[in-house]
Amino acid sequence: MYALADCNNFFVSCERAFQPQLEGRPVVVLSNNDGCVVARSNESKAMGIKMGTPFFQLKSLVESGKLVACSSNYTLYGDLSNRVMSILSGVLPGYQKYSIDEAFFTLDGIKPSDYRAVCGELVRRVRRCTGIPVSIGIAPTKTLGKVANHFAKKYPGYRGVCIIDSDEKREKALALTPIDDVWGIGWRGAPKLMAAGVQTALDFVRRPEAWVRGRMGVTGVRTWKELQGTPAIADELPAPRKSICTSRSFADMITDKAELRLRVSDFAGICAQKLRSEGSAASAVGVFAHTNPFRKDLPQYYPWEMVRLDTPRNSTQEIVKAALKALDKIYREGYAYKRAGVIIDDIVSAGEIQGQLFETEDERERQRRQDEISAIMDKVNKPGSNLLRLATQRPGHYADGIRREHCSPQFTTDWEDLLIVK
DNA sequence: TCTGGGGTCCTAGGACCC
DNA sequence: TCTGGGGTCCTAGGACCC
Repeated sequence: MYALADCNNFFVSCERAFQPQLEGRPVVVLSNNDGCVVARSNESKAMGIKMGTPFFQLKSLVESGKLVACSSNYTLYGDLSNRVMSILSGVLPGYQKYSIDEAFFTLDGIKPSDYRAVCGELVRRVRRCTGIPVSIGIAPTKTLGKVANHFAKKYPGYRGVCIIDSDEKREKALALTPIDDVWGIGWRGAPKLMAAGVQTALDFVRRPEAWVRGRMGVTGVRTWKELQGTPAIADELPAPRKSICTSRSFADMITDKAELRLRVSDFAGICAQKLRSEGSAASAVGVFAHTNPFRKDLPQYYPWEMVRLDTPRNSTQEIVKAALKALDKIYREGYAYKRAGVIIDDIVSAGEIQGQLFETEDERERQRRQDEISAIMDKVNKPGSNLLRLATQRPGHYADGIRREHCSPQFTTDWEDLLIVK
């Protein structure tokens, strides 16, 4: 059996954990630059506010006091996520992190008759120790775990834990689950299914396998099997990522090349840091830039360029240098850029790097020193800060240049920055 | 005026091989 | 009338997730 633990309205709950006056009020959390809604409390969902709503459409609600809006504070959310996951994985075996706010576990070694008591106690402990409400769904497959989790959240009577452990419960739950709520059925697939008479998850599992395969391919069949109770989604060991991307929209559009170089240097620096943190290196560094697609009155340009390195590298210097080279190739005067990003590809484990065939002694020495400098940067820099940086990067906090007019303090991590400054 | 960011997997089609 | 057959690898784009 699987257990899926999922934090309720996670970003909103993080804000509430340190601002209890927000409890019971309609709250939304906004994307970077206070652009659109990325998390909602139950109260704001009940008001009909949709995911992705542009913030400017909600400003009057905020000004009249009917809604509270928080800028996103990813440093805080990341830290609380670690605390929640550490409590859960201290008790449940088979931890598989799925996203910042959810994780799958297995229940190996726990007696089925104890599932409810063990998980119920965990829900209470996470709430007590972190302030974050969490729900746990228990079922024989991951997709059914998602279904069970929905019920655990929706009905207070479950007290945060819902178990699907018989065919009778499974069919009852599937009959109450609209097809567009099923994990793996997206916004494009659901309307097609509904047009074919499939309204609920139960309608879906009652269709023959060949019917599903013809319309939805192998991924559709996986979901179909999982809903029957047959596991079709493998347990994954945490594999090194295949690509790494750091990108942001800018608070204001950028036309100046020097300014764009600073931002791209920052993004490349963050990518290099992520690479090193998982012991990887990469030989392809890509850069993209976008104009603002909503400004139909301005000329549009969406260039993209990839630069290849002779050998996989992970030093900040090499990655930044490659990114700036790619930027040089795509930059054009006369456009107002709203967003840019750096994508790292062809990632390998740093231990497996083969030296270049005709590499000179000087070149090897230069690389060794760069790696040493990067290692020192990693020791000094805390997440979200770049106290030690290249001259091509900007000073200050990672969030500078991002509009955050409603941001909470770094309740749990500010002291680390203070220690560094001292 | 104002619209996020970071991933994975699958598939179709092209390039290339013999 | 009419244009091999079979295979691999790579890439771009679509779809999905949070």
